[in-house]
Amino acid sequence: MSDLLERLRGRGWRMTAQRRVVAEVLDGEHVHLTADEVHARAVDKLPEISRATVYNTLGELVSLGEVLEVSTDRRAKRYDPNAHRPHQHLVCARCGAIRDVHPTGNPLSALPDSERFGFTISDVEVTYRGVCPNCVATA
Amino acid sequence: MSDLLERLRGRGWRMTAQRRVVAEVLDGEHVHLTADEVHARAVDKLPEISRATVYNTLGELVSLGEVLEVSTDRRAKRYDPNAHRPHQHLVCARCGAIRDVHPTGNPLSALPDSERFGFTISDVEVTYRGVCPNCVATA
DNA sequence: ATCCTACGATAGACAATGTCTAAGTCAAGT
DNA sequence: ACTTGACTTAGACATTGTCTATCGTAGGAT
Repeated sequence: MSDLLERLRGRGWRMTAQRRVVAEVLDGEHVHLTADEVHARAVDKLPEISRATVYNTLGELVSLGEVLEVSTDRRAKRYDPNAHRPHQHLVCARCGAIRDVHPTGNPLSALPDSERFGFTISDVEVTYRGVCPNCVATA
Repeated sequence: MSDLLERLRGRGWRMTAQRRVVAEVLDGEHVHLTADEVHARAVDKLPEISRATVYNTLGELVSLGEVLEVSTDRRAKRYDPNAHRPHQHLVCARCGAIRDVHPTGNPLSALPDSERFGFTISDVEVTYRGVCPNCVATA
C-alpha cells in the first residue's frame, strides 16, 4: 500500500535506501512519531542511517506536502503522514496520545474581520486538550 | 498599574527583588516575550539576576495562573500576561508577530461527541497563521 | 532591632531537540 | 562504465530548558 513511495518517485524524488526507509516508516504506521522515533525505526531496517538524514528527509517530505509537522507540546515535533485530509488534533494531557479529529465547520469563520488586524490568514491550527479514557480509568 | 504585584503579594507570594523585576517586565509591556527576552529586560534592571531564576519565576507565574505560556512555533515558549481574558493567537508566518484575538463562539462546540473518542476535553487552543500587513507591504 | 530558618537565587553542568559543515558516497543520466 | 551533482555521514554546534549543590535573604519569631 505504498502510495507514498509511488507518488514520490513520480515527482522525481531521487530514491535512496535511506529515503525509502523513512518513507516506509511513516507510511506503515499511521501514528504521530517524533523525529527520533522515526530514526529508531529506520535504524531497525537500515542500521547505518544517520540522524541528520532522517531530519533532512522529514523536512523534505513536509516541504513536498506529503507529511505534516505537528507541535502539540513544547517537546519534539511529530510527523503526521495523514497530510491529504484536513484535520485537527486531540491530545491527552497525561499520556500525550494524539488522535486526528475532524471538527465541523470552518474555524476561520469564527474570526471576524475586525479581529484580523489586516492579516492575510492562510491557516488555522486547532488543538483540543483533555484526558483520554485510558488515563481517566487509571487516575 | 501594578495589579500583578498586588495580587501576588496578596496571595502570599514571597517577594524578592528578582521576582519583582520579572513581574514588572511582564506587567509593563503587553507583548509576548520569550524567557530569554524577559531575562534580558530583567538584567537591565537587576544585572545579577540569573537565567534559572527567570525560568523558575515564569514557571511559578504560569502555575499561579497569572501568565499564560504560548507555543506558537517550534522555537521558544512565549509568556502572555493577558491571562484573565480567554483569547487565541494570530501569528505572522514571516516576522513572528503575535496578536491576541477573540473569535466568536466556542470552538469546543465544533467537535461532535463522535469525534471525542471518550476524551474528557478541558481546553482548546486555536492558532491562526497568516501574514501581517507590514510583511505583506514589504513582500 | 536582631536572629533563624526555610525558601529563593545563583552558576554552571547537563539534557533534549534540532541545524550545520566538510568530506565521502552513490543514483541516474550519458 | 563513467561522471556529476545530489545525498549521506559523523560529529560539532546552537538553542532552549532543567537540575543540582551551594549561597543568600525575606519575613516571622524573639
